[in-house]
Amino acid sequence: MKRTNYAGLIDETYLEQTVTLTGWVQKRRDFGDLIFVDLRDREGIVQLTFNATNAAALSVAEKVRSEYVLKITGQVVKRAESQLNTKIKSGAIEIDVTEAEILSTAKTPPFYIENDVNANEELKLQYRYLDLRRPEMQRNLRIRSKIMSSAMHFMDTHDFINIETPILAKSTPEGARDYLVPSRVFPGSFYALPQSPQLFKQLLMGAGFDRYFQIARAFRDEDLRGDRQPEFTQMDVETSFMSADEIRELVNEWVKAMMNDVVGFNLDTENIPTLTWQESMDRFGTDKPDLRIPYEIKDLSETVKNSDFGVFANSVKDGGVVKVLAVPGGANHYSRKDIDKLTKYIERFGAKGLAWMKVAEGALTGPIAKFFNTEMQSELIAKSDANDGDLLLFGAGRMDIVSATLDYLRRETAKELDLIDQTNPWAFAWIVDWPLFEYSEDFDRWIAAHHPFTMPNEEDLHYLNEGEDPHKAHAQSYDLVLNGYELGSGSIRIHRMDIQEKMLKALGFTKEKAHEAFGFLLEGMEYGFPPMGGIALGLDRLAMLLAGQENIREVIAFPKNSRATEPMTEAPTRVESKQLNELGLFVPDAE
RNA sequence: GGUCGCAUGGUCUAGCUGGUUAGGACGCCUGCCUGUCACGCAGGAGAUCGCGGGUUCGAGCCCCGCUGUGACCGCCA
Repeated sequence: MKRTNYAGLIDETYLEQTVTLTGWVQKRRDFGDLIFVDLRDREGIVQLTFNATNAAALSVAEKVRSEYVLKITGQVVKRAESQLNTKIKSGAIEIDVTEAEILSTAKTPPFYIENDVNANEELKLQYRYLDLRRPEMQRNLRIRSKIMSSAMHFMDTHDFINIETPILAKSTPEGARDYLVPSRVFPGSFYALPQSPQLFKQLLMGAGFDRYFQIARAFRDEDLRGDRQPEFTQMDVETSFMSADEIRELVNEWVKAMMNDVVGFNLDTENIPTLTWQESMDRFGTDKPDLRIPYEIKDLSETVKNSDFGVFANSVKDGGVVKVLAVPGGANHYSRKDIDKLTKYIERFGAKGLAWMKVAEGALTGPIAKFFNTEMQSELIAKSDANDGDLLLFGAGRMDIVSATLDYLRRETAKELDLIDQTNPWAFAWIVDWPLFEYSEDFDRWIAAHHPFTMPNEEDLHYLNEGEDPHKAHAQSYDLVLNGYELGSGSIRIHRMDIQEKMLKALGFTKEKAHEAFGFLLEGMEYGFPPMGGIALGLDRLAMLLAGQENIREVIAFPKNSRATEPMTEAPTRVESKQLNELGLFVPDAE
């Protein structure tokens, strides 16, 4: 039964050998008494030839159709000079088949198994097992596998201990919406699937394991995006007795090893930039900047606050900002109509409009240029870091809207004008010194920007006191960003009870509420917790980027669609009322 | 929760300003073919135009609702 080789790996080194191969029929080309079959397995494709010399095999080949599973035995023979196929690894040889057996027949697949398949996403997900036959998907999942084994190896050789944490866990306030699992034993009570192993890994530090690692599944019941699935995988790390700098240094080494193992890239960790959160927001309008894009946002509030252009002057007067993005060479590329399109798009961020000007011969042109005198134009061009031929795109008004708008425009124009710096394919960055709190309009109170166990900067501790402005507190937290994607997020944790209590108080927890929610952690903290910190890197996103994909679905074997359902199994489904009854659940319109 | 887009043989799609025998490509089936690899040639089958309602003499096309789906905003400590 056994095959002797992978079909896709056969090449000239196997000449004259007799091999037995198994695989799927990619394509049959029938010439009557000569039939070619392309046989595909996970390693690639090899061409089989059947002819009248082996009549039995030929008659098998006549019956063969796409996606049939075959087992063949034959001899590896050299192709004639005129018959070489340079497109496949095995193109210099072919297999002269002497024996053939159909192991499995197949219905005609709903879409063609090839890389540039353009069937719609729903169909591909419904027949995921066929979609996964595509070489590209095989490659994607193997890249993912390599990332995991590289991480495991690195952590193992750096004395990390791999520890699993519960999937059936406790619902905790703050953060994303939980996926809940009803308890049969305690009707009306629920487990929650973990949004991350955060609390468990801190307890493991409390237990003295010192270095913890886990490739952990995490669950968040929020709406999906191209880079977000309801269940995703974190490469989760926690350490004791290490500073934020030391942890970042460790992660640098880890990522360097991973880039080398997976894509053979030698990452220069010395030159990974570290930006404060504030700096990143100022220069790029986002906390996850794509540093491959060689132009930045500039603040012009001071320059234009006394200009005759009311929109700008009033924005500054009303406490907002005026910022600009000088798009290199954008003047000729963007027509009035193109800019209208951008304007329409940015309305979703809350932008009221998009002011623009073009730079020509050291001066500004465009409908609003007349509002700025010669002197102001020169200052404006200089401060924008603009050159002749650039397109200036302005954001004016509320800081957050301006940031979101110009961040989008920076990424969009760079893509459109092909201005992404290809000489720096893997632009990592550390974003540090995050705000400790952010204001939630939803809850009408301050919430933890990272999570409630994040250690504030020592000098900011007093902001937690009553009567002070918590907005001013910054945290010992750090995000790792790659090419504009948040790869991972971590922090030094609070290990002292007094600070933790202050923190929870600042978040509006009463003592009772805090103990109800995190009592196990708070109590643990009273038994001698070490200083600790860690990080979690998103495996799915990293795999997506290293595989050159634009959607996280491409690196997950069985992903959910954008409505969090799975077209193949049709999960989630209704369940029988017997099951509901056992759980003490009542669903109004259950069958 | 919201905004925008999409839905036509198995697949991808064309279908203008409402009147078409709903067109094409790939795939599929039958036959022929010994050097193809996007094989070729000849023939053939295959569509309640997502669902429901409306306007109209007449709807794939216009209107309303629904469903499915994609992207984005909100959301994602």
